[in-house]
Amino acid sequence: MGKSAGTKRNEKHAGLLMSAKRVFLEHGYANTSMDLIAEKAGTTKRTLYSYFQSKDGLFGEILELGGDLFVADILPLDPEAKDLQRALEDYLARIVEIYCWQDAVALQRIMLAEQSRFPDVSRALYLKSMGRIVADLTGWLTSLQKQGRLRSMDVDREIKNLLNTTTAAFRLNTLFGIEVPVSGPPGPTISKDIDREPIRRGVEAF
Amino acid sequence: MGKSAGTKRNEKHAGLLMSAKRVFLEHGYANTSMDLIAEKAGTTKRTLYSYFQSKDGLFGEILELGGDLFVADILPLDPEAKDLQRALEDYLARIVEIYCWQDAVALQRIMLAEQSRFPDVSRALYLKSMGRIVADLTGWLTSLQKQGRLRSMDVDREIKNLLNTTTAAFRLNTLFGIEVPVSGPPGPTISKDIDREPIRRGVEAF
DNA sequence: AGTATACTATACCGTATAGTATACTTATAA
DNA sequence: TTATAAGTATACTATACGGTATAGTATACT
Repeated sequence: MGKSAGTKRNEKHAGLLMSAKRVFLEHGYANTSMDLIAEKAGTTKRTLYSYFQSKDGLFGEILELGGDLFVADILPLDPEAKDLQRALEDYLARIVEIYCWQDAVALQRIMLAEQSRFPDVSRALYLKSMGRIVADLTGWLTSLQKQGRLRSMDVDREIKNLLNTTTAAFRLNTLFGIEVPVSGPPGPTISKDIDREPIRRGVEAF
Repeated sequence: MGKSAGTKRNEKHAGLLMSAKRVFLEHGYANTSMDLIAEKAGTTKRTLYSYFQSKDGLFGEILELGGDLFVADILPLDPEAKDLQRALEDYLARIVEIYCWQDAVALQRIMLAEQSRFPDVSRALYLKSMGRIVADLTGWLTSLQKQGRLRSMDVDREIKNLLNTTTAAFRLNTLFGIEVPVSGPPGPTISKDIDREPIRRGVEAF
C-alpha cells in the first residue's frame, strides 16, 4: 500500500525545497537559475514549476522556512538550575553557535542581500528569532525573581543589553567571514570551539 | 590652457566611479546594468568600457575605494583630553555613526552579498577599518598609560572587548534594517539620534 | 484494460544584458 | 588649419535566463 497522493506530493515538495535551499545558499539569488535547481534536484524545470509558482515564490518559501533553522535548535533554560551563571552562559553559547552555523550565516547574508526584494521577510525572520530568545530569557529571569534568586531589574532592558554585549560581536564577525568558530553542519552538541570568554564576561557583568 | 590629458582622464575616471557607486549601492550588483550606469553618468557604454575593463573590474574598484569611506571620517582621540570617558564615548559614537550612514550600510550589505564573487575584498575592507580603529585606541590608551592616567591592562584584549560590547550591536542592527539611528548622508557633526546609553555603559565598565 | 495524474525531455519565446563594432562628432594641440 | 585622440549614438552579437508548450512515459488507482 502506497502513501496517499497528498503526502507523496508534500514529500517531494519538501525535497525540492531542501535541494533548492542548498543551491540558493551557495550561489545567492541572482546566480541561481531554475535550470540549475532542477538539475541539482535531479528533476526538470517543468516539474519544478508544477510545485512552485515562480522563482520568487520558491525563494520566499525558503526564507520563511529558514526562520525555523534558528529557533528550532535553541536549548531550553532550566529555572531550577543550580549554577545560574553557568546556565545562562550555556544558553548564550548555544545561541552563538547556532548563528554561526554555515547555513545560518549563508541565510543571513542572502537575506541582507535580497532585503530590497523581500523587505518583510528579512525583518520578520530577524524579529522571530530575536523574539524567541527574549521570551526565553524573560520567562527564565522572572521565574528566578519569583523564587527570590535574582535581584529586581528592568528585565527587558537588561536582556537587550546582555544580548548586545555577548552575541552581537560573534554574529557580526561570522557574517564578514572572520573567525568562524563553528563550521560544521548543525549538530546536537555544544561545540567547544567557541571562545566563551566574552560570553562569560557579559554574564558576570549581568 | 586646459588641464593635462592625464588629470582630465583621472577626473572623469573618478566621476564615473562615483556615479557607478551610487547605482550599485542602490540596486545591488546583479540588478545594475552597464547601460544604466552609463545613462546615470550621462555618458555611453562605449566610453564606460574605455575606462573600465569589465563590470567586475568596475565593481571591484568601487569596493576597494569603499574602505576609505569608513576610515576617512573617523575623528581623532585627544591624548590631552580632560574627561577621558567623554572622549572615548565621543570617539565610539562617531564610529557607530559612520557605520550607520546609508552608504556604509549599503556597502556592507553588497559586500556580504557578493562575498562569493569577491572573497578577499570583504575581509580586507572589514579588517582595514577595524585595524584603523584598534590602532587609534591603542595609541591613545598607551599614551594615557605613559601619562599615568590609566591603569595597566591588556590593551589589545580590552579594546577588542570594548568594541564588541559597544559598536557591534549597532552595526548588526543597522545591517538588518532595525533601528537605524542615522539615516542622513554623511555630515561633519555627531548626530544626537544615536542612543548613547549602551556606549556609555560599555565605556563605564571599561 | 483503461484512465487520470504526475514526471521527463526538449524545444521554444521574449527579454535582458555584457561586451563589441562602426560611423559620426567634438575638442585639443602643433 | 588640420590631424589625432576621445566621446557619442546606435546597432549588433552572443548568451543566459524566466517561464511556457508539447509530446511522450511511468505510476497508480478503478
